[in-house]
Amino acid sequence: MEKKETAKERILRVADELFYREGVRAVGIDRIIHESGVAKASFYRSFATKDELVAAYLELRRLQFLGNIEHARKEHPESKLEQLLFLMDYLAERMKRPTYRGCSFMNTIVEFPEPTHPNHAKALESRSDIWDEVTLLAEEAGLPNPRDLSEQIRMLWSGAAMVAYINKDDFKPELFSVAAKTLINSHRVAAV
Amino acid sequence: MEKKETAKERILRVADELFYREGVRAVGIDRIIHESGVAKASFYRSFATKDELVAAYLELRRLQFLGNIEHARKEHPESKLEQLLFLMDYLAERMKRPTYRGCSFMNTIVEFPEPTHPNHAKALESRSDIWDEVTLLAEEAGLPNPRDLSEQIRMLWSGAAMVAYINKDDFKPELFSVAAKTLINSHRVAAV
DNA sequence: AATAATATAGACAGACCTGTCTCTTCCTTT
DNA sequence: AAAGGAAGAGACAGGTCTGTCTATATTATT
Repeated sequence: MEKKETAKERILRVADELFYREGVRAVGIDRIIHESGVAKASFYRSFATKDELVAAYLELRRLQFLGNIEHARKEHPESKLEQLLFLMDYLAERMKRPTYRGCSFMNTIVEFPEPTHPNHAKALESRSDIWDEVTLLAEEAGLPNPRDLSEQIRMLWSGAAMVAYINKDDFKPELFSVAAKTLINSHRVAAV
Repeated sequence: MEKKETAKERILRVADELFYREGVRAVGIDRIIHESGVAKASFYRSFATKDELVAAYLELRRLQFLGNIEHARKEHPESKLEQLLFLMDYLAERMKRPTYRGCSFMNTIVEFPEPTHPNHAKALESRSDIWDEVTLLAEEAGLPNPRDLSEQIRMLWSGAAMVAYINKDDFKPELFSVAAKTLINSHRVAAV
């Protein structure tokens, strides 16, 4: 038997959708409460503050992204390089989805520019976590300068996320994955 | 004799600095008024609304950026390709400055996610203007797929701007310019 | 069936921000 | 020197948002 969704889970699901689609600042508590069909008091029993809900939203996105990397690893267990290449295609595919609205961490960081703000700090930390994982992939692939390559991919991917969000109609996923592979290849050639 | 700065110019200068450094939403009218040493009534005589001031700020940034491209053109009048390559180095140099806080257009777009909001629309338009100019440069350089290349550079540069803003300490400008040149080169090789 | 615990609905306080308005001061022009 | 116009200082209204609190309804337990 399916376990029924708890109030807390429902709130988080609604918040995740609204925060991601319309932005954290643009979506008020009242809206989340209304759309998740819960009373204000009940909301504040699950999450002490809005920021706490934002932290839960960011954590959800972090775990989701780590899941994507895990997926790429399982898809090509034989070759680390293939894992990295597959991840690029996979990211490209995700970015072309109609519901794609950019990187939740970058968006949150820009929405809360003050580095000491908990939302900013949490988003920054989550972004770093993810990037450590990609760097590890580049290291395992035995590429000569994994950190430099990882940094270049981070730039390219961060920008692709922004373009796919901001200039949705112009975004061509294959241009991203081709560019990513060009950068990866340039490091392989350099090794020889 | 030096013409004295008008109140309107002073307000815009202060706004430009604060909006860019701390974000548009984070900086209130009262703060700008206070720091530019002007009265509220005087402020509203120069700019009817805050959004009008934001539009002036974005316009200033647009003109400034077009000036950078113009600078690259004048630096290498003989070769369009050199202009493009020089621009990459020039952008990298700008992004490593301590005052660099990312792309004002991207930041503003993320701060005002609603596409119909005047600030969002103006920032989007300014960003397109700039990018048309870079695409033109790629076309003039005689590269085989100028639009595709321009799009890849846009991704890379947009991401570099975000990384240079968000992860300032990690940002290495030469990794950006090398990556940009790798992408440009990949199109030249493809042409042969 | 009665009582205890929990959820709902929504009023309300407090903070913050934009834009208007008033009052006073200062500067310029005649 | 006097008068008129512009600028400064800041109160105030109206809006929005978060988080608290009260009163009513519903569910669960014994």
